[in-house]
Amino acid sequence: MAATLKDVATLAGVSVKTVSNVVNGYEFVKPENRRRVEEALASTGYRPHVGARNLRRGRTGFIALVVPELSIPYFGELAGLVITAARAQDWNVLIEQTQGTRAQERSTLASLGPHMIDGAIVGPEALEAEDFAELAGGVPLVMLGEHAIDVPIDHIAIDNVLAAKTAVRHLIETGRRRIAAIGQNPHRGTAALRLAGYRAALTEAGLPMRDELVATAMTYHRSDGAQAMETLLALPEPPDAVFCFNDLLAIGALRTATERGLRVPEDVALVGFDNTDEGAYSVPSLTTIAPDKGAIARTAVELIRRRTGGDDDPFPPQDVQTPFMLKVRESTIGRPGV
Amino acid sequence: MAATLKDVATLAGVSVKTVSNVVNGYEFVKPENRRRVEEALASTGYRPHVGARNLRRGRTGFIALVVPELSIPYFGELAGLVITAARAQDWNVLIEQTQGTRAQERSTLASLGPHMIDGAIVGPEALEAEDFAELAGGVPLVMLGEHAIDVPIDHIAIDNVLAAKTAVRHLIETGRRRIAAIGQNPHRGTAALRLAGYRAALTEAGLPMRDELVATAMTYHRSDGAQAMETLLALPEPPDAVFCFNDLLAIGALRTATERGLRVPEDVALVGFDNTDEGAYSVPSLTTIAPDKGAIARTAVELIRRRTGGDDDPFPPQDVQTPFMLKVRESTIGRPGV
DNA sequence: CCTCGTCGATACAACGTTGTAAAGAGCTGT
DNA sequence: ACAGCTCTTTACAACGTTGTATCGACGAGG
Repeated sequence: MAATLKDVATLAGVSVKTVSNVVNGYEFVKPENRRRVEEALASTGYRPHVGARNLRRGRTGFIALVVPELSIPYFGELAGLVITAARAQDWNVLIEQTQGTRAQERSTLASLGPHMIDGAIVGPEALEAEDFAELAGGVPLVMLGEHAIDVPIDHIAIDNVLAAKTAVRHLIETGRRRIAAIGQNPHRGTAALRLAGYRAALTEAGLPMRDELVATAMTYHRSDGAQAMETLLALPEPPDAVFCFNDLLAIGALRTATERGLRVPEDVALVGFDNTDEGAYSVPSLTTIAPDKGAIARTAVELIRRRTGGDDDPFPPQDVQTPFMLKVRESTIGRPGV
Repeated sequence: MAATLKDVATLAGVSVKTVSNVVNGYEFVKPENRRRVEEALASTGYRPHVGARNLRRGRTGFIALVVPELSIPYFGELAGLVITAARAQDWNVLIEQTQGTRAQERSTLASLGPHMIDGAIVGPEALEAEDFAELAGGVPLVMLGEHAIDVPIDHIAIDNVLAAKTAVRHLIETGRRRIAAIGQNPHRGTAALRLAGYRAALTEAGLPMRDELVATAMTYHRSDGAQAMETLLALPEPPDAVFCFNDLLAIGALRTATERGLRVPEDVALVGFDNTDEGAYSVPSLTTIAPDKGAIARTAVELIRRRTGGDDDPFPPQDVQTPFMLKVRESTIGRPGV
């Protein structure tokens, strides 16, 4: 059905290799032959067999992107950017979903060998240091999200502590004094860092830290945020602001606050984390920490390219910090002029 | 680095083919040899090279999912479900983004040959009938979303006309009389169908159709919805309800309505389409048409399996209608008890 | 004892591609 | 005329896997 080099060669009356040479832009081909080959290519509609090419070249042509779920907006947006960045390096992206469980993260990494992929970009939720040692035999890994665990692997992340601190500082600057946090979770590396930033900001401002104001979230879905907010609002002295560890938690918290008849930000201010499109259009729109997702995606792909390139000398594990900014929106300062 | 059949064979002291036979569960292998091979497999950590296997078998092991953008929640959610459904059939999913332009949809389909994929699931936005004829040479295609264009290809969709009619009927039943629509677009097949349903519901109720109440949207992003809503609200007699052709448009419209100081649903009611998670948590939550996305994903993968199976006789193009329901939420009936 | 059938293992070729080596053609400079 | 270039083309092998054909051993049946 599909034309191969051989078909084209027969049609053009040259050898298979000459056709291959034309296809790959080799310089020294007689104009006459080049013309005939190009004609034959066009008339057969030849497309290279990527699999065969990669087999010969010793690469797979794929990188994996391991995320909890694509239906989570942050990962949906990130996946789109990774695919675009990978395309520029002639890579296709294999997306694997783990539901954020350690078991599935482990089994996914174990099933991806060098036969399948040239490298993997992992947004882990629950992996432990020991998992990395034994898994993903020899394939370059890039880990997204700064983690407390110490493992000699490339990391890409924003400065989570500083980002969280920036968010909470903003709440303090707008006059909040009883600031809660949603998202604490002993199994998530980033949660610890964001909590540390939250605490640092409070300390810096001389505000007391109250354990009852730190709400746990098992997963980071909207429903977890809604539930955590219920708990916080049931306190004898409910908070006047909440720093949520991601936008979805904040959306859930916003929902609960509204249902309880509270005005945001007048009665309670909210800050999210991730700058998803959803938060930009919510009512009220969500103040949030905005990581440069494009930079994260491009850097991750670029790191894998350098590690697989071979031309580069091996280099030590990188710890790349990508920029972020605080996007101030209505959920903390209200609608200007209203 | 990675072990091949050859390595395992050397280690076990048998031929390459015998190892292959063990790996593939061939029956007639002496227990003694089977044991040795299995030991060698374990000690080398052998993983089959999927690319080489598929090259030999004449399948690629991939199906493509062609969508506008993964950052659009509907497609992010759908992609997650397709990946899960495909995994059950030993397929990996290649996600291609087209930005919803006809040019990119064309070039994507053209670049995907039988060399790359065993089949493709296409959620087209702007393709014309003629495009399909010439493109995607010989690969089974499944089209998502009912289209006006008539082409002998498997379709999977809900009954768009009926769904739209159901949504608008609901608005009429809740007392709305001046009902607008957002999402008209001459280049989108589904837009025509949803518009038809909108008109049918109005006619059925004896309500007049006014052209100025039908707002166009070039793409289906939140910003398009916001903009279209501005236009509608600027009318001398603004609408008391708006049927949006997808949830994102509705989210944008909701945003604009709120900014203009209008209450939803008291001053203007909104209905969306797609039942994205985002709409379930917006404030107010969004009444919407909820297609069964899981059924769509599973049916699509199953159709490709049947077309590639070969055991099945060739069968005529299918037109599968998947179920949908109207999810009534606050954007049309308000919060109960408030 | 010979034939036949079953079981078990192997060599070989092929999937489509490209790197390597080598060979042939045409030229230059001595 | 011949060595030594450059340009152009090709045959061959190899990437890792599996289908086909084949071959040998063994036991059963005549």
